[in-house]
Amino acid sequence: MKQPKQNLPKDVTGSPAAARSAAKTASSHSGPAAPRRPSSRAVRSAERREAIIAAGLEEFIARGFAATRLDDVARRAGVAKGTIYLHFKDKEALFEELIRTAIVPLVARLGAPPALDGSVRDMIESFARTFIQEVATTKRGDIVRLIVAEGPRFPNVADFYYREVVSRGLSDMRALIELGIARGEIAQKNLARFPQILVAPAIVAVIWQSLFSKHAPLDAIEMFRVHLDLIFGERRPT
Amino acid sequence: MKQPKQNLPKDVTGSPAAARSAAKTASSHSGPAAPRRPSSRAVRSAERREAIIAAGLEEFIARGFAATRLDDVARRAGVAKGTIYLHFKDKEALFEELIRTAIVPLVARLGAPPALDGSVRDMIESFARTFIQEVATTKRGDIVRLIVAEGPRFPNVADFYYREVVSRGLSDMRALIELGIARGEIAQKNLARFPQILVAPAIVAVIWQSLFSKHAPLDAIEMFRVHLDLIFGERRPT
Amino acid sequence: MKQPKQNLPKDVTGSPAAARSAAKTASSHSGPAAPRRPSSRAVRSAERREAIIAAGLEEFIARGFAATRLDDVARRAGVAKGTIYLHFKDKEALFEELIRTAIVPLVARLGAPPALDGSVRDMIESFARTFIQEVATTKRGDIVRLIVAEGPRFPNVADFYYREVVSRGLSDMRALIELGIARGEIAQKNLARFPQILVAPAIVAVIWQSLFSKHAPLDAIEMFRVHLDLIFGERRPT
Amino acid sequence: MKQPKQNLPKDVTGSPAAARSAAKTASSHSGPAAPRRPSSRAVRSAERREAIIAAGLEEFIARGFAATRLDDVARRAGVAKGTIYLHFKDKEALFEELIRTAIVPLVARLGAPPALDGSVRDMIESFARTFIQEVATTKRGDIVRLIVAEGPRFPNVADFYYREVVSRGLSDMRALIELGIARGEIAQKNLARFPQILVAPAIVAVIWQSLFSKHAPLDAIEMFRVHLDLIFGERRPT
DNA sequence: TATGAATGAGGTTTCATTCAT
DNA sequence: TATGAATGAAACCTCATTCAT
Repeated sequence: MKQPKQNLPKDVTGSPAAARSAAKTASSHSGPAAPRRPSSRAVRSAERREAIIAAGLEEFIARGFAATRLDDVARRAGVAKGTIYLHFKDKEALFEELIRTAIVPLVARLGAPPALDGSVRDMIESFARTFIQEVATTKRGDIVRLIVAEGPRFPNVADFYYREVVSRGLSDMRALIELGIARGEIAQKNLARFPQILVAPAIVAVIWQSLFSKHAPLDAIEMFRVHLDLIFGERRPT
Repeated sequence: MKQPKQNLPKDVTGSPAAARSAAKTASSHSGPAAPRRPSSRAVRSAERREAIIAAGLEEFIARGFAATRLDDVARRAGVAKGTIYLHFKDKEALFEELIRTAIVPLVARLGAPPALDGSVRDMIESFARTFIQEVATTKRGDIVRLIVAEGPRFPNVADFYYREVVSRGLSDMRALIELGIARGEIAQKNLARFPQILVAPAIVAVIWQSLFSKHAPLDAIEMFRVHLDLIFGERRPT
Repeated sequence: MKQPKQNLPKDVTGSPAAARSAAKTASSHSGPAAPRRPSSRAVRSAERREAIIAAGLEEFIARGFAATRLDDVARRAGVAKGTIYLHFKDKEALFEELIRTAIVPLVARLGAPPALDGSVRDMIESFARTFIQEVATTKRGDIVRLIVAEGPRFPNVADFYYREVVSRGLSDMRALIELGIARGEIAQKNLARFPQILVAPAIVAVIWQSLFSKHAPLDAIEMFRVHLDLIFGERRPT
Repeated sequence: MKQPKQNLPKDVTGSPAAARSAAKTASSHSGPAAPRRPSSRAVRSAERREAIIAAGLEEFIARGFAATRLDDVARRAGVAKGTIYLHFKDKEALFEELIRTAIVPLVARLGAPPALDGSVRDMIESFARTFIQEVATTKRGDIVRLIVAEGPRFPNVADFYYREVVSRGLSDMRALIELGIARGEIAQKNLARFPQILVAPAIVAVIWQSLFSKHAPLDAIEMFRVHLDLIFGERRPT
């Protein structure tokens, strides 16, 4: 008993995913009207799994894959080291599943189709504001950096990220751009060929926050607004 | 001589050191009357240092800081493990000096002021073409990814990169943008506040090549041209 | 050129032995009336050898055999590392020769037969005073500690020390004791069987200075005088 | 072949740990129905710790701090290398704790107040006999030599030894001497100022056994008796 | 299922020794 | 003879993984 335990898995995703997941697992065998009981084994197990994932995410973000010690992950998750191996084959499997789990909220944000009643610019701007506030500014942006950092060593991760986030996000962006073109909001027709241009400042903002915010703070939202001015034309003050 | 040497230092830095080193190794068994190496000890030592840097860069790019084994660096450089410690205090010092050395060519590109006789767009486009061809497409782009990946763990590296590359590059970009505004080429005055927007697609291109080019190739130069169309207005076919 | 050299071999023995030795070597081939000339090779070589021995003694005393780095010895001696191997087969040979050389002054002190005109007590007291002042209080006492420390690992050293110092010294002591008994100064006839008793406080003083003088200073000479009072009877104030 | 290995774990601490440990190892392949070790994990862990301490003591005594390999300690203790680090932060911590542990029996001897019914001389002689038999003659005496050897490099060790053994022991000696003076057994009043004189022959005996017993055996007990004759006056044959 | 002590392969670093200059 | 860069064996220490409890 040399090391006091830390039970502060500081939820990274901020989403209620963990809670939901645990609840789901629990309800899967307890019946619809199960009264609240001292959490069953399955519930406890799922909770631990979530705690390990949350702790692992923190550690992997802070140190990268190779430099992260499962010892630290276990301590942060409040479980024994061996317990990790009950849930994940090895460190690599933990890492890959981690990323998958962490990406879910990102996808959720991207996946939610914006209200179609406003202008395309409004839609994109609202989307971007959400993204920047929830990702670029948050620690969650570090997940992106983590993927950039470890992607080449974990093809699975890069593939998954491309499939679930990048290609989807770009499709959505392309659709929005084409809508903007069709509506006459966007003049540059070629933009639809490179939706990356649309999101590039958001990516740059994420990286900037991780590396350079202490050298020079960056108002990501304002930057993005200027970027949109380039695409949609300057906003006229209402 | 237990370990067969690998002489594939796939030159990253662009310096002729690796080439010389390789030549040396080659000549040592090429002819019956192999002339005694005339190079002085100091020269040999400097060559070794260069070889270690080149080898280290390869390995760090391929595996990241923590997962790189100095054993591999030594083998790739064709030196004994202990030799690394004659030139660098420890793994960390090697890494940091490595980055510094590797950044020099990048700085050289940025530092060369473009000819001022053409249009601002031409200047930027020529600059971007050079950058993309020399960085984004090359393995040198991986240096950028390496910095993104390890920066948070190596404040020195991030600081150095910010000082030598980022802040400089942004200043130059800002100056060009202001020139463009003054000449009436650029309409969006706010762009000068966020030169990051100008380079964002180039950054994205670098990352894309590292992670997703196998999923979907990206014509970075064409993308950048479209981006410039947003800023300068669409090119009129001549 | 990372490490500036230190040319401060801080003579440990304090004796002019080194100088004498060098001079001897020089004179051995230069003739009786040789005019002062830029020191010959042989002289320079002998000087270096002495410098290595002096530096080695310092380092071995400070760190013990295993923890001493020849690099440090070379630096302190102001020679290159390889030079050590021109004079000594290896680290072990350096150590053993070192001890031999360092013991010479000790032997010299012991060997000088005291004037036989005073009382035995006076002879011993004068001898002890010299020993304590020159050895116990000086850094030279650490040589004794060094031998105690490394002796079991270096039988040669222990043997040599026993032969040259211990057995000789004890013989001399025994002779003095027997003289004291014969003259009626010493009552305890059995003391001649254990001359170690006579020197024991001096040994303890040496060790005390090395280990505990900072905790509690010890007046070794006064202690020895009290010890002699036990053997010779209390001194009558003249 | 520089370092001959010793496979003779001659128990130094006197604790039964080593014995048990050996028994365990033996039983693990001795019979077909080897009974499952009932000892709890905590017990097993403590046993291992003891085994490491015992093994470390042997090795440190035999080779000194710097030359001792933890690999050998582990092998001698019958544990894996990593196990050492579960119990001790590093080699230095092992060494320091080792000494502390090893000193306990010494302190125990010193701490036991002698029966006050006999003469002071009897008390001291009985004490010295115990000390010499249990320490000087035993390998435990090497602990003293180890402390003398490494003390200057391990101030903690020297401090601890001074505090727990030396200053205590000297106080006790001084008290006994003063008692002897009060009772008229000891004539030399100044002896109380230097209790070191009383124990000096015992110290010398310890060192002698380590270094020179093979050159000339020393009857430490008889020597001490002669020493006491000096202090208390010659014994009258009963 | 959960634990955490134990393992040992593998990594970083040191340093005695060599040898081309 | 002197040098000091280079070597590589060997030491310390870490940590992913296992397994008895």
